[in-house]
Amino acid sequence: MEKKRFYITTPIYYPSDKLHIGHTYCTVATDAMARYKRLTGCDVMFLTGTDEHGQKIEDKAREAGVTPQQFVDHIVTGPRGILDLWKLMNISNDRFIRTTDGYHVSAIQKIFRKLYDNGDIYKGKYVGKYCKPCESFWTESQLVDGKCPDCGREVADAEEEAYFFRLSKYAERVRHLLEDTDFLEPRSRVHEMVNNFIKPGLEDLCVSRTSFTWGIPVDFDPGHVVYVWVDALSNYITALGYENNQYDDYGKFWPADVHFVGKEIVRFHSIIWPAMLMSLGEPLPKKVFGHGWLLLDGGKMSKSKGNVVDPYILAELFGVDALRFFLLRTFPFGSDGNFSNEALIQTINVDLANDLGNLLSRTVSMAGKYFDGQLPAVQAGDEEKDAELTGMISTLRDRYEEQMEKFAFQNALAEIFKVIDRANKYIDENAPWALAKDMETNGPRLGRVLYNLLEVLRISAILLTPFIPESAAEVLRQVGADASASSWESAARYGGLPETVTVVRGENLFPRVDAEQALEQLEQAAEAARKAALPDLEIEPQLPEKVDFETFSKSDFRAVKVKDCQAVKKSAKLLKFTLDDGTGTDRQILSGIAKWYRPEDLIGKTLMAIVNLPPRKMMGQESNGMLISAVHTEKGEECLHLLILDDAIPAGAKMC
RNA sequence: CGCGGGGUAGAGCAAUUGGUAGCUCGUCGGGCUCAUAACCCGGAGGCUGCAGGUUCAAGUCCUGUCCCCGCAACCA
Repeated sequence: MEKKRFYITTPIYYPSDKLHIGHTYCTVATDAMARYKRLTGCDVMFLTGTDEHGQKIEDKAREAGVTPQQFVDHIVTGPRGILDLWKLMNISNDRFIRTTDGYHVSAIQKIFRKLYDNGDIYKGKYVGKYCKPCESFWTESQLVDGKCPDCGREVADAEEEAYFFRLSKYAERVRHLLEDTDFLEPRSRVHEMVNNFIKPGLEDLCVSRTSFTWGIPVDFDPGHVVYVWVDALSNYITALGYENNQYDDYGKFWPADVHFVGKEIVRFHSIIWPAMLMSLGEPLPKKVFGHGWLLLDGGKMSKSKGNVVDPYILAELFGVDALRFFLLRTFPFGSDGNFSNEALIQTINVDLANDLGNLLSRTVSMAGKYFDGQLPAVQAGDEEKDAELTGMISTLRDRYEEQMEKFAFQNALAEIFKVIDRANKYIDENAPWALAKDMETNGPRLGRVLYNLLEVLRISAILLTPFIPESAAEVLRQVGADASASSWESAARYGGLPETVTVVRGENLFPRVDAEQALEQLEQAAEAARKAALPDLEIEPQLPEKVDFETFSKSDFRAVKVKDCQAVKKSAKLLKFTLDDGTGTDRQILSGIAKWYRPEDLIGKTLMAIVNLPPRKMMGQESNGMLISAVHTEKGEECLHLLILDDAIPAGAKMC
């Protein structure tokens, strides 16, 4: 029989910045679903990627002084970039598409032309507000107090030639799709879409731009680039080989079984994307699932708020599996959830360390202690004591499957942990350590008790594989499950392990996290990250106020030679300079630069000072003037350099 | 009256078509000793934001009202 196929996607992420925990959440969820489907025997295609064009990337690249391509290359393929992150998170995507890939670019041009040829794309005028200094178009609603949101200056009515897609033409068909099918889930998103966008009337969509160049050129009209909708959404089919020769899986995998998307882009996927496909005459994806967001302190996570959570730090501190598990165990996939480090640590300790890890540890350890690691062939069941647990084990896969098919990861995991909880209780009820006191009599019973526990672990581990692949494999290894006892089929029934199974004691699967210590480490890491995010170089802005020449001329700057320099006692900052200022009398100046210079290094140097400042006392000593330094800020740290002059300049020379 | 989501124990969340308000953590008390100071049992703690209504029965349905969050069309 031919394998069932399953095509699942994440959104393609916009690499204008490093990705945060929210992106990781979505990708991990998609990965779990993909792994689950593979486990059940499906032929899976799992696609993720990056959407690399657009104004914002162009701007960011310019700021960074690199080409847009260099900019996105760095974020996508560079160290600790997106590819690295997915590798770290153990993401099992089969394909990775970048919208700058050559095959995608040419496919988009063909798609654009196809839509143009069939009359659904037409040339029109895009009317808006234009800010001349910024060279930017804005819509009425984007304006801040009627002015340009970027620079705050006045804007003027303007129009731009642009291509439009006849979205309006498909309004009724899309409405039907949303309201009368389960195309879009969760259901609550449907109301939002219909009320907000369809009922007011769908307007045609502007699908080209002339205001920036970092995009896919419209091949029959130079100057226009394809705007994001056509470019980005089409990735789901170009990555399969639609209108290109890079791949040849379109017939095999399209239509997609599900697009996982964040709720902020549900609109594009549930309205624009189906309409585009209708126009192309292609089948629609079977489902779009809009998942919720991870909130921080009840609010949205964003760079500008400075409250993004870095998945690298968490994965490195707690382990990839622990992080993956937490994300899918804690939050209902369809709605928002509150992320917190405390919740993460608690979940790791309670579910993974105390319940699962400890169950494995105590079970394997008892098998080692009482049976040298190999259970006896003769075992004694006890219907009354075993029925509840074995019943739960043998029906677990079905309950799990039911939840997984609804993308209810949280509930699927809850089902597994109900059984794990029950198993911990089962140990107490049967008190193996008491049985072990009389092996002659109780050996067979003890053997069966441990066998039942191993079965719980075996089946749980199989079902946990999509969530925590590495750890689940380790559980299976320790309980002595071979390949046939690790399959999806074998998870459907109790008794997959041979009765004389041999267990392998291993390291603790999930060590308990010391909450206090971990929180402190996170705080430090966050601090370091904040610092790294500071600009490389900051300089004081220039003063807008003018100074008249006469006032300036009153300042008497002179070259001075350092005859002696010492640290001022009891002062952390001050250095005391004895200077030759050319008058024949030594001049003493105190300067707060001890942080940057050792006194002995400065002796003999030629510096610049202003000598007609009124004398001032510091730490009980008199300072006559001020040494001139250059100051700037690097990564938030203040830097200072004395102006050190050519030694050929004689002491006392006037600066003018 | 722009749209949508949410207000349930100290905290974080659940509750199929209306049918005894549950779970995790925390807290208090007890048990066990195989295990990762873990595991097991029990107790306390709620007028389900507020006010009305429908019903034998409302967290759930209806009306009003207050508070929080997100979105508000070219923003990827």
